[in-house]
Amino acid sequence: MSSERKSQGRQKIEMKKMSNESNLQVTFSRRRRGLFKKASELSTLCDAKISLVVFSPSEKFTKINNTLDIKKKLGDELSHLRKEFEAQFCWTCSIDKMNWAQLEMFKKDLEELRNLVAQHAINLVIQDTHTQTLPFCVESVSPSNIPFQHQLIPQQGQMFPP
Amino acid sequence: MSSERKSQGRQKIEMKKMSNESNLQVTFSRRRRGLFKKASELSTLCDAKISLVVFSPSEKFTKINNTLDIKKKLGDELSHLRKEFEAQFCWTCSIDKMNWAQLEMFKKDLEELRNLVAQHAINLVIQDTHTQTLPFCVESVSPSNIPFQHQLIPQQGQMFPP
DNA sequence: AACTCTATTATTAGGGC
DNA sequence: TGCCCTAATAATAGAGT
Repeated sequence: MSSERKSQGRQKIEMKKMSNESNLQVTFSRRRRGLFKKASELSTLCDAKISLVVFSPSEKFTKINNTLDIKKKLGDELSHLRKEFEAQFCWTCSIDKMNWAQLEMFKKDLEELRNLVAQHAINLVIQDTHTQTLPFCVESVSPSNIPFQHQLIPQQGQMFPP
Repeated sequence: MSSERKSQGRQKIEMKKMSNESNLQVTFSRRRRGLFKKASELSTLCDAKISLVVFSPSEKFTKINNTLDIKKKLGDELSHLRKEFEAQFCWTCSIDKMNWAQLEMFKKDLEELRNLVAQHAINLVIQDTHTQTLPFCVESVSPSNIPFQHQLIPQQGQMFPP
């Protein structure tokens, strides 16, 4: 029957980068899990499509040691997303339902979008995959003709949807 | 001095798609905002890089009427991300610091990754941009040679980081 | 690191405007 | 949609194991 509190319970914390590294790691795992739970709930309650990728602070320079890991995870995630979309949308329709003008427009749109991505995205991917090991000036590396992908690099199954 | 409660307060809800459409909309905005706040906090507290995109249920078929909107938003977002990465990392190093073997490896990695993305991502982008207007069989449209980008399609500034 | 426990803070359902 | 209010549920900081 002690009058002492066993725990002070949750304390308010300041909204800035945590200085204590081990506290930071604990908070990171807790809040990351919370974030994915929230995302999952929003998705189920409201039938929303959500994409969520979290890179841990340490992971930016240490854990991603080569592009193979990334490629593997990227491939898995893309396969998953594709299945999900296939399940959700109609995939039985045939391309011959489009007339010639539609096809042309469609092709043009795709090409334009690809070019746009190409111009902007190249540097991002290079950063993700190589910053931690190779120093270089990205601007000099085939700057405008590699259409690319960014953001789809999950880690430890932390991309949502799962 | 009424003994009646003014409000029952928060009620527990079942984890399934909400049936009442207007409740769903309200919950969607509230929880979406909450989700972005949580993401923001995790990012600040733990110095984590987070990518979060939320598509509202209705938006999947109605608001995205053409690829131009998407391209605009995609471009804006990519510019923003690029700036952020440029600010965070060292961009002064030069490619001539890489030796020939490194450059070769680097080039090969990029090409492999591009091909991987190409194989998987094509259908996803097509879905995002065209499902709501055009019926077609994506599998038939240049299935394997359009390297592409998926997930980077924000809407209404809901991509994080802001 | 992952799990407990606890007390506290944070979020939010339901209502009104 | 957005904001307010209230009372409830949910998340989590700090500590121990």
